[in-house]
Amino acid sequence: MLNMPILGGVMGSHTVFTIPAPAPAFSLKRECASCPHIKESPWCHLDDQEISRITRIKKCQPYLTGQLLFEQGMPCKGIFCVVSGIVAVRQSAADGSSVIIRIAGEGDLLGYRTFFSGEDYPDSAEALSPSMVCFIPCQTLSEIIKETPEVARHFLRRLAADQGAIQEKFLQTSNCSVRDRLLGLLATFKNSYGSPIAGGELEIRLPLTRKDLAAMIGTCTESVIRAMRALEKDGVARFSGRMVVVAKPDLLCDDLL
Amino acid sequence: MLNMPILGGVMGSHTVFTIPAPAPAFSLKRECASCPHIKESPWCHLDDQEISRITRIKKCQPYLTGQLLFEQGMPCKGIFCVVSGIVAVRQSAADGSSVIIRIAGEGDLLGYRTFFSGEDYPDSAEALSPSMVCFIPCQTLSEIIKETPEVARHFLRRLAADQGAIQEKFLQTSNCSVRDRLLGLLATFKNSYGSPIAGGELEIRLPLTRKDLAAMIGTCTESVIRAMRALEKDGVARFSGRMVVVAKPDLLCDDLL
DNA sequence: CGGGGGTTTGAGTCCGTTCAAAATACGTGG
DNA sequence: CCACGTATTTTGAACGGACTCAAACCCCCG
Repeated sequence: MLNMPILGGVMGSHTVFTIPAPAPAFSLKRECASCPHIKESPWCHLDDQEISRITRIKKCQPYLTGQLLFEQGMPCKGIFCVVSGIVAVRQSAADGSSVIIRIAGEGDLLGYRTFFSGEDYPDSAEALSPSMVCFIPCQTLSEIIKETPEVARHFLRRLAADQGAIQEKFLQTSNCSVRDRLLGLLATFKNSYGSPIAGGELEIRLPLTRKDLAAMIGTCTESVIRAMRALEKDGVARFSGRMVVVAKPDLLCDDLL
Repeated sequence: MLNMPILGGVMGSHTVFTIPAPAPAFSLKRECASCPHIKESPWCHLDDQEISRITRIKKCQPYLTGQLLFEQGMPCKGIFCVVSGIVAVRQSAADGSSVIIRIAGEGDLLGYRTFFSGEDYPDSAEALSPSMVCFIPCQTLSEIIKETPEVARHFLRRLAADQGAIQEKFLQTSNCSVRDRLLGLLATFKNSYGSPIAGGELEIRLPLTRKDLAAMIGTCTESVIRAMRALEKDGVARFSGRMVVVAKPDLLCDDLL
């Protein structure tokens, strides 16, 4: 009964966890000041004292694959920061279908949109791999924002940029075939999950299952797989499990929109 | 040559205007302080002096149907406030297809997302009817935000809420038929453009052409019209030109998502 | 070795798009 | 006020992409 924050019954096609998360007897807190992502974070303009305050107050917690950081319909209690692992933000409809809004990796923040809107979460955040995640409660965040206007400005910029990204995704979904949307998705993976290999080719390790790739581009699993076959037939890329070799990485640059 | 700000070559299927806009010899400035929407605006916590400063600096301008307030690809020079009329925010793809992100009516703000992201406009704003629109330049807005943190907090809330709305639209487009998306769109029109009539029915005056309705729900004109016929066959609504009579207004509440 | 996801393929169907053409509404100038 | 040109709306027919359903396969894990 005491495991409420991380568990939660799950909608859609996911397993319900009944095992309590491994109790973090010793808290594995990384100092925020030594985080490699601090410079692009909202805290980049805070002084040492304020940063150590965040380190002191935040809670860090490990999540197993499939566990939820927060769940659709719950009130927002704070924001999350991914220390390691991969987390997906998924919005589910009443009929069980779902869409993945975005995926967050090391150094990414989660849940701030809902913090600012003041509504309940319209989506869930789900660990796609074993992950370590920090949590900063609402009150602390509110105080920091009141005391340091730079932080508010950072979030304004970030929210505005996020919205632009979603708009583009929306446009792409409306106007492109599944094949082109998959290509666009690979393009977004290029930086975080890709690495150049011999022959000018690009290798990408997909962070998602076929089903979740489908959820990211608004289609079904089978259509994703058929789009993969189509790209192979055209000599654009080769797929094998989670590995993708893109023969023409140039296509990933301009092809989106 | 001096009409650059309001003209602009137009992408897609729109007419290019060569007639200069009617010169506003006398500026028709409404006092912001007496605006009926001031209470829900970002300026709701400003004192009289600051509000009159906005009134003094802002520019008001009439736009004819089809004219652009700003155009995709241009840098942001400030934000807009619709005094009267209706304005659509449209994002166009290279192939000529376009999507309408949102429509703004009396009292609505435009362009603030791009102001905060600092990028060029990813979309255009187009008057759908003869409109009067105010313009507040970037610098003034920056100064106000620096001086009054409340304003920044207002925009944070607003951007967060906007993004939630787009997410929902995205989910709806991915998972619903054209018929249901049209129903969802009618639901969003209910408050601004609807009025109850006899028999518990609801009358809506559509602010858009069929083509633009299609652009709002990510489909083509013909599909919108066929969805209308389907709704008529089911006895849900009757369509005649721009007028819609919804026989079962209850459906417009929960049916979305 | 069995079970359960995840992946893959095939077949059939349906929804939505595209293209073409007719009908209607609208605004402008005579 | 009417005639005309243009944009919008409407309908039909045909095509195609994507979804659904079903079944087989694969791989990891217990």
